[in-house]
Amino acid sequence: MADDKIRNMEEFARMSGISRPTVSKYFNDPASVRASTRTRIEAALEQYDYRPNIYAMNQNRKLTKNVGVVVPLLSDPYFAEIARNLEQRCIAAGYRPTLFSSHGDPAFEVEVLETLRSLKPAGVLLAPLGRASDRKALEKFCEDVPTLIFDSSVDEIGLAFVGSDNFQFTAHITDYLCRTGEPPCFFEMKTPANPNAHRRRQSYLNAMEEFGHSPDVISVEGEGWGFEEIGRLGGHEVLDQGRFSTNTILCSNDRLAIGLLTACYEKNIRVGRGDDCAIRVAGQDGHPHSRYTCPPLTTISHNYDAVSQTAAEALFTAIEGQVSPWKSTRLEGKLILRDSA
Amino acid sequence: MADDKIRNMEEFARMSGISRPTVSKYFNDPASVRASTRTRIEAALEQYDYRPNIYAMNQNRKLTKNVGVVVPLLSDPYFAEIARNLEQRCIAAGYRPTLFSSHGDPAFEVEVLETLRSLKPAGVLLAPLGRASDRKALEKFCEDVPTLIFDSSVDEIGLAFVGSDNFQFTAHITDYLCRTGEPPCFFEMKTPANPNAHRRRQSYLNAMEEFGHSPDVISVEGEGWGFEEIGRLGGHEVLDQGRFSTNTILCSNDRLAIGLLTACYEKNIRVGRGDDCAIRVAGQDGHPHSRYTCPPLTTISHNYDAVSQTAAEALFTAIEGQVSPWKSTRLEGKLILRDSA
DNA sequence: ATGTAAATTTTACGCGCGTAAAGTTATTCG
DNA sequence: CGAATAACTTTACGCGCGTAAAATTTACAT
Repeated sequence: MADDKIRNMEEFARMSGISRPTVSKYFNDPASVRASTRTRIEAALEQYDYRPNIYAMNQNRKLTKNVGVVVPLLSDPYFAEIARNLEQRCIAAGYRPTLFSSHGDPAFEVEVLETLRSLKPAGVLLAPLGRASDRKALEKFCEDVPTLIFDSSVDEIGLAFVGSDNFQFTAHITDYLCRTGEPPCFFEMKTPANPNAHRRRQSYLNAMEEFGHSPDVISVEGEGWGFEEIGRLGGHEVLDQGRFSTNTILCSNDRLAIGLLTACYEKNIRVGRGDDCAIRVAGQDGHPHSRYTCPPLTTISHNYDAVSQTAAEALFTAIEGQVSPWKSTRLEGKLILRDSA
Repeated sequence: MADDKIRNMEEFARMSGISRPTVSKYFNDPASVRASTRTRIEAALEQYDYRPNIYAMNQNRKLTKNVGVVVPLLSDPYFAEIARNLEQRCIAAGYRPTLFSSHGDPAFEVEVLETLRSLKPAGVLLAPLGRASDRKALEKFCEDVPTLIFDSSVDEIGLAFVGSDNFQFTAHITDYLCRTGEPPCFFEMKTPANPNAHRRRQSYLNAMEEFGHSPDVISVEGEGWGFEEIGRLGGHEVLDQGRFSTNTILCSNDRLAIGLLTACYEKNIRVGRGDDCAIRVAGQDGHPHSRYTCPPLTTISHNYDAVSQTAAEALFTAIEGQVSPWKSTRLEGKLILRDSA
C-alpha cells in the first residue's frame, strides 16, 4: 500500500488514470461505469484507500442519501432501542442515518432541526417531544424536508405518522386487569414530559367507563425525565396516604412502574398476582428493562420492529417518489404477561 | 417577518446591505465586527431568519467547532448516559457535538471513524470497543485527528486516556465484600463484549491473592450485548449446578448482576445481607438502573461527572493549542452500598 | 470494415461558505 | 484638523465534490 495520502477525488482520479467525473459516477453507482473502468478504480482503491468526503458530496447533490433520526431523549432506553432499530434499517436500505437527541428540551429540538437542514437529508424520522414541541417550527420544517413523524403525533404534519395505538394499549391492558382482578387505578405524573401520557390517561378513562367501573387517576408531582425516581417517591407518598383505591395499579409507563415497584419493595409490599400479594402493578411500553424487575413487570409492549419497519419503509417509499396522502398508522401493542399483574 | 426565503449567505448579505465576508466574520464571532454593523446584521436576522449551513462552513475552515463523540453501543444506558453528559459539556464549551454509536461492531466502528474524517472535527471523544477494535485503524485515525480515548484504553494512542480505574474498582469492592462476609467469587461472561471485563477479572484475582483468599472465577456462555439475559441464563445454570463456591457473588458489571438477580428471584433465592438471605450480589458500573433492582444493587460506580469533565476538558485544551504528553487518567469509583450486598 | 450506441473524457459551472490581500471608509487620538 | 488605526468592502480563490453538455473514445453488431 503506497500510501501517499490522497487528499481528494481529483488526486485519486489522477492516480487511477481516470477522469474525476467518472470516478464521481463510480462512487455514486459502481454499476454505472464500464467493467474495465470499475476494475481500474477498484484496483486504485486497494492501493490508496481513498474515500470521498460525504459532506462535500451532499453539498451539491439533488438527492442525498442522508436520513436524520431524531428522538426526544437518547438516555431513555426505549428511545435508544427504537433509534438503534431505525438506524439499522436505514443502513440496510442504503441510507446514511444521523442520530440526534433533543435532550428533552423543546428549544434544543428546534436546534436539531436547524442542524438537519444543513445536512440536506433526503428524509427525516422524527419523534417529537410532543406537547412541549414548538409546533410552528416543526410544521415549517416538515414543509421543507420530507419528514415522517413517529412515536408521538403532532397534528397532521409531515408525510405520515407511525406509532403505537395508545388507546388500544391502555384499553387492552385495562381490560386484562379488570378481567383478572380488581379494576385498576391509573398512576401517572401530573406534568408528564413524555408525549403519549395524555392519550393514555384518556384511554384509561374511556375504558373504565365502558367496562362500567369508576376510574381513579392518581397524579404525582415531579419534573423532568427521571421517571423511575418520580415513580418511587410518588409511590411512597401515595402508599403512605393510602390513596390507592384498589389493589391494582396501571402505570402510565414502564419507567414509572419500575419506580413504583421499588417503592413497594422498600415498603415490604408484595407485588404480584399470587394470593400472598398485596397489590398488582402493570406498566406500558415494553421497556427493555421490564423483563428484569422483581417481580417481572406485566406490561403492554410496543411492537418495536413493526413500528420502526413501518416508519422506515414509509419514509423510503416517499423519498423514492411515491406520493401518498397523509396517513396515520397506529400499531397495536402486545400484552406481555409477567408476574407483577 | 417578510420571509422571502434566504438561500445562502450571499443573499442574506445583500438583504442586510453588508458584504458577505463581513457577514461571514460576524457568524464566526459577532464581537469581531463594528457595533453598528452588528446591529444591522441582527436586525436583518430578525426579518429573514437565516442560518449558515454548518457543513458548508466547515468545509474550508482551518479549525472547526465540531467534536465527534463515539461510544460502543448507545442502547446501553451506561454509554447513553456518559454520551449525554459529554454532549452537554461540548455544547457548553461552544462546540458542536455529533454523536455516533459503533453498534457493538468493530467494522462499524471503523466506518464511524471514516465518517468522522469527513466531518473535519476539531477533536474526537472516542470510547472504543476495546479488544474487538481494529487497532491499526484506530491508531491511524488518532494520527490524523486529535482524539481523546475514554472509558476503555487501547495502547497509548490519541491525546490521552481518561477512564475509571478498573483495578481500584474491583479491588475496592472486593475488599468491601471480604470485610463484610464471605470472600466473593467472580461472575462474568466467557467472551465479554464490553471493554473493561478483562481488567476487572485480573483485578479480582490480584485482590483475592492480596487478601489471602483463593479466587473463583465463573465464566458463563453468551454472545453479544444482551448482558442481562446472559446473566439470567448463566445464573440459572450456575445455581442449578451449585457452582458458586461462596455465598457472595461479584459480577463483572451491573447488567450481568441485574440478570443474576432476576435468576435468583425466579429461583426464590433471597439476595441481600440480612440473615434471612442466601446470597449477596454486587455489581460494577453504577448503572442508571442499579438503584431500581430488587434488592437495590450494591455496586461500585463510575464517577460519570468527573470522567466526562476530565475527558472533555482535556480534549478542549488540546484543541486550543496546549500540547502535553500522552497521559492516562484513571478516576476512582465510589462504592454505593445498597441492599444486595 | 463500417456504423451506432454506450461509455468516457473534457470543460465548465455550481453548492455554500472560509479566507487572504488590497483597497476604501470610518473612527480615534493627539 | 490631519494622521494613524480599525473596520469594512471588493476581489479573488479555495474546499471537495455534483452535474450538465459537448467532444471523444470504446464496444459491439452487422
